[in-house]
Amino acid sequence: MPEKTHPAPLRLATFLPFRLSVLSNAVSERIAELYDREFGLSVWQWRVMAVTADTPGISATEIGQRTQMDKVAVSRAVAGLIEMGYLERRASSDDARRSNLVLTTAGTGIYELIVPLALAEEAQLVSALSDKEQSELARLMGKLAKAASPERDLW
Amino acid sequence: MPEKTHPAPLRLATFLPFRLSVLSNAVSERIAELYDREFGLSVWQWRVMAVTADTPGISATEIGQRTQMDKVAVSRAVAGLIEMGYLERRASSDDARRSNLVLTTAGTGIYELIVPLALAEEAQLVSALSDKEQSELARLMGKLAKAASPERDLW
DNA sequence: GTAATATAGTTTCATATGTAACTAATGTTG
DNA sequence: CAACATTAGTTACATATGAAACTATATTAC
Repeated sequence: MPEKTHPAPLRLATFLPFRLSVLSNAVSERIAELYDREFGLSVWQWRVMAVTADTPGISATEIGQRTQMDKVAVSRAVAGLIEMGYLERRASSDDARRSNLVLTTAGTGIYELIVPLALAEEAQLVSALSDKEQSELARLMGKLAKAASPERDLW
Repeated sequence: MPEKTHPAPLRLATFLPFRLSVLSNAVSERIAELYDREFGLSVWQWRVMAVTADTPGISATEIGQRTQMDKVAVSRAVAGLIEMGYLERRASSDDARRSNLVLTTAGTGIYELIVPLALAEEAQLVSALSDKEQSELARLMGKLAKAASPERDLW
């Protein structure tokens, strides 16, 4: 009588999608503390601020591409930031559908307050790894991202 | 006149929490195709099935610990799986609050159908990395997880 | 120039999710 | 064993999210 064949086992704890998800959440949680608890910003608002600070006059569509957010999420984050007085919508001269987004003075102010804190938090986190390990991790993540999503350019 | 000091710049594309989040989503999306589109399972239902298959008779609380889900999410996933006929609740002899959860025959059946597909998808993904790179990635993720969340043991 | 098509962004609606309150059972303290 | 505290799990409510429909403008085809 033949042995019963065993299906390949799957342990959640070693399953890459699970591990990535848990790690991502753990890391995000720590940083979110900063902008959420301290400044009342959601992850999406924070992302929108970051790319707008980097590229003043950016459009909502471009924000979506740069942050991997869909247009509804961008629209809502932008609306929230405007209501908070951190973001300003400027009419685009050449295309009336598009608006050019810029941080207000207040927005720039709190953004510049958050950035060093966020970077410090990140630095503290990755300080568990050597410099070589840090760049290796970044490299491997890049390779994996490309494999997971070859079509769109994630970073 | 002194130079204006520049705040440290923050590029979202190189900011670890962002990169992890995007990567995690891209990877999860591919695997979710399998259990969601093909079998109508949510990520949480899939996780619950995985640990229940691994540890028959597990309690909802234990499931939460092993999957990093909170008790409400577990409760809902379990309710859904029971309704679909994939999971069964058995009374615990020693503690009437607790229930012992097991996959039904149907549940085991579709679980065993999904596992090889999920593992194959994972294998294809990580095939972009050499064996050495794969274990290195796992190791670095482990270190980072510990740094991000020293209190609870993520894996 | 006008009809058809596409794009930028918003709104609506249905569903998912998190927090807090709740129920029921168990454990603890006196 | 009676009061109190804890634990397992569910329910209710308020908010977040995603998909599809919609508005307004711009582009293309004729």
